[in-house]
Amino acid sequence: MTDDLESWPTGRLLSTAARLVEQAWESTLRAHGLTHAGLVALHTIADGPRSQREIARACRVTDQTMSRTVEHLERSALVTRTVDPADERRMRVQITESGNELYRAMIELERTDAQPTAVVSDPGTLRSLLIELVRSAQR
Amino acid sequence: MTDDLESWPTGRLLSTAARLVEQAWESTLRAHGLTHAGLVALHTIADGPRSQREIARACRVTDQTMSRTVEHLERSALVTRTVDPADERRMRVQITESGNELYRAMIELERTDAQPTAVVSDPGTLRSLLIELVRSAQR
DNA sequence: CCATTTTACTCAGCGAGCTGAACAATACTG
DNA sequence: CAGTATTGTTCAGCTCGCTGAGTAAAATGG
Repeated sequence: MTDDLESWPTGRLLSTAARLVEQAWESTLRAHGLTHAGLVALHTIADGPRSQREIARACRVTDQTMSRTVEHLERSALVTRTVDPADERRMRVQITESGNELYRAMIELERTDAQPTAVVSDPGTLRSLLIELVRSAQR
Repeated sequence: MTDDLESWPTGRLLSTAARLVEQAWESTLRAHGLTHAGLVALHTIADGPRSQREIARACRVTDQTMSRTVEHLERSALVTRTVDPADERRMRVQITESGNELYRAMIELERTDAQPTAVVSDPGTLRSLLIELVRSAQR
């Protein structure tokens, strides 16, 4: 049967699992006015401002995609963008007060709430296998 | 450091790994005029025609998304769509000759080529953990 | 049998990924 | 120092997810 997950290639299982898990978490995020992509970006500037390119690299995303994500964050006033005076090609992206608050709240939620990925029999092994995968597929 | 994958929540690792792996495989597919979404859909009708809703359910995707995917496949002549005479609400989606050929070739590629997910230390465990995840997150 | 509900699909619109191409600012180099 | 290359960002345009709303056909039920 083609419905049988056993017949699916591993890559397809990976994509589908990611989509289903992300959706569950995303519905919570949206209730707080944030998206998954936005949260990931906030994560990378929680400790201090960075250029868009740096954020993009850290998130494993193209510059173009990050450009738009940061634009959304700016419109929501979670982030400010200023031209870096030291290098006027660079945008200095800095988290705002309300951005930091929301970020901390979401991190707390992420930590406290039962993670959708925790339902699995061996979450630790899953984690380390995924880390292997991301490491091996560098951009 | 926020770049350190160890600090990422499992869900984020899952999404990122899926994206990176899918991209690697997708570049091969596109060279043959097919997308990942298209291939998954073809998989479900390789054994015989089905309605769009059935295909959508099998692929864990909404009807709307599948509607568009099938439209693309039809435009590429990999699939034909006809109104089901027994129930005129249903679209009977059938794989074409060239669709079948391309599908078989891609399956062969998928089987023969070193899968991007195979680089991991224990691909079998990864597979079974992913199957657990997809099963637990039903729509 | 007609009215209502359910089913199957489409349309519109959005976020998030991607590529390719353009642009301005900086850095290199002869 | 002028000319070229590199860097950082944006614009345009595509696919693929999603939701919400609309339509036509079929099923239900009073």
